Amino acid sequence: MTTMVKVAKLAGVSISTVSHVLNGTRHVNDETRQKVLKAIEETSYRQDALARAMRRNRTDSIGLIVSDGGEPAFAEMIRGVEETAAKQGVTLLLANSAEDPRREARAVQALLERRVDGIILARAAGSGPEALADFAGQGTPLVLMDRLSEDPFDQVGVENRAPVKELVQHLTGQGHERILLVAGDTRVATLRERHEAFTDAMESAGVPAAKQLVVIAESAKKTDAGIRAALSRSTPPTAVIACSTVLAAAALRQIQQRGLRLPDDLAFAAFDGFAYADLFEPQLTTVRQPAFQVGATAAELLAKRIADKGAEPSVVRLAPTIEYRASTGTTPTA
Amino acid sequence: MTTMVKVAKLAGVSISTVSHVLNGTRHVNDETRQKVLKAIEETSYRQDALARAMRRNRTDSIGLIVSDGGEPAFAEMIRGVEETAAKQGVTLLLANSAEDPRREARAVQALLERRVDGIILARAAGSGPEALADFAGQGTPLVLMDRLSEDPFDQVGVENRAPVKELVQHLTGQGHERILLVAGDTRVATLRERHEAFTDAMESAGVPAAKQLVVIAESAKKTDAGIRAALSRSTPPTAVIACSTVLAAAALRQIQQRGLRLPDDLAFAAFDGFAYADLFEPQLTTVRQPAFQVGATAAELLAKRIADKGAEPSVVRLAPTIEYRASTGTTPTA
DNA sequence: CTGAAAGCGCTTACAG
DNA sequence: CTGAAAGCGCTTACAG
Repeated sequence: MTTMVKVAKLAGVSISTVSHVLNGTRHVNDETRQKVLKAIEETSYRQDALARAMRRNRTDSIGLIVSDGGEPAFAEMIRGVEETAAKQGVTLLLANSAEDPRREARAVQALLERRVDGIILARAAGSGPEALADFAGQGTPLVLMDRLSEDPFDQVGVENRAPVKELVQHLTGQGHERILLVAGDTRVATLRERHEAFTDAMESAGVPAAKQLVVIAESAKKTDAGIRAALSRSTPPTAVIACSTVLAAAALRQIQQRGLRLPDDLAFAAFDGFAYADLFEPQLTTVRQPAFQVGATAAELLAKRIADKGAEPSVVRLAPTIEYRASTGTTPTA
Repeated sequence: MTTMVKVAKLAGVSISTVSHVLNGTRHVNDETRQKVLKAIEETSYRQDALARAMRRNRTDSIGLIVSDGGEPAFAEMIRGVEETAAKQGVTLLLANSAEDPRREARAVQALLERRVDGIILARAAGSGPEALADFAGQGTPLVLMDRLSEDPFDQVGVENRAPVKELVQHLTGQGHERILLVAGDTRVATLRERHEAFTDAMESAGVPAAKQLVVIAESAKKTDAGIRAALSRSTPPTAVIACSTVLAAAALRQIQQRGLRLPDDLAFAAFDGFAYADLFEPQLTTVRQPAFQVGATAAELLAKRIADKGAEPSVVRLAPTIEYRASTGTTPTA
């Protein structure tokens, strides 16, 4: 490999000068600069980012840990982070915890060892407060993405309460009283928030908590069982709200198995939705997240934090849009 | 930050010994080791992967450049690479070229500067031979993923010719003669192979190249125009094969706009398909790629190559499976 | 305007 | 079984 020493020799200058030409860190005579650039060209020299990072105490790289790279919403967030990081000239190190707190912890350690300038974390479902311990005080900058918490870190996610409230009002406005919420694993902040908002909104609509229909479960199997039980009640739900793509898929499978039709037998709405869903039947009412934007914002917050570690943490909530389609009956005129 | 010097002082040993305890690179008295481990614990020492990489001339990291992180198939490949790399104790650096050769070239340089141990590359559509120049000879190991070439590198992708042949035979066997192939940008190796196989298979079925219906286009706009033109012929196609998810979506939109119904007005089959498509109508006949496995295999090939730079390059083709559904009429009994 | 030199935090022959 | 020291390829005060 060519190093700065070789370039310096060929150009007849010191390695200091080569370094300063490379980085533009101090003035260099135009003649000298040309010699250096020529030598760089001839030796096809490439800077060693490792050595540079070690001296500068900065790697120009960031880490991203997602909880479920298989979810389309997370795939979009990854794209948002990658694109923004690339624009910043920052390299992205990617890890997937697959909802396993132990894998998450290992990923954090690996990224910290690699001395990334900061980390963006979408926490795994069972991830406890100890996962954030390495970031408290003046440690490595951290941005929480999608799954937010009360901790004093920069955070970016979506508004979860407002869309649930709107959906509930829309459905109760159509006369639905028995609405099933498929909430899934409420250890996940997004799902917890949606569940809480549901409880409140139903209460406001005159359905006390004790009479509300909710499926909360930490595994796919238990979710399926819960949905099955709810659908086979003697007074079954007339509407379903599923709180994620995976939960919507689970609910739709059960609904199809029972031979129920949307929206005649059952109204249906889902968070996140399905890619290219506009091409297929049934057309589902969907709460669409600005997932790419969430990722992009996370990268921007992290860059700001890296530049100024003293600033107050900021929490950004982006607004999803509700796309009303045939699965909840007629489109509201509002 | 705690360094080895601090640990060594606290344990009353040399930094050599600390290093050897950490890496298990030579025998250390049990008593001495315990002292070192205790000091590591007390100082909450964390190894600096940068300094380590610089001395060892190895970063234990690999780079992955995908051409379109938005495609579900690539999202799956990313997961396959990530999971396999994590098992190997290797960190993944991710870049997305978004089908732009210039972004691809920049990503290659950035990864090389970071001295990754190897790179996995799914080339952008317009990426020329110069993109591979840095990897010829005994340069950084390279594995080509999904989009293969004739160059002497390790490669992993899917079998493209056999499924096209099978689909064509299936359709011609049902009496279809005017089959439209939506091939897209045939600068992309996978799409080129599918197109070539189509030409051959149709020829074998008695349709000479001059009479075959094919849409080849480098942009979404031209693709749309081509599909529209094909569907509005006086003798329109009776069947469509779309060579990717994006192309299938483009074709389906045109088909819906014209009010055509599957499979009565038109038989339809697509490569890659749509996530959760089993839940929706119409049910599409799909060539399903083992995308996760492609990614996992790429990471394995790269690890082998890093371990043995002298070995002959190997080319792996994984077999897709064709899932026949209602969009091509009755399921064949074969 | 430029150069000589210290030092980032490790690994690894070399020596005992 | 362990330590002293060189050196990986850079950046950056310091000096002139």
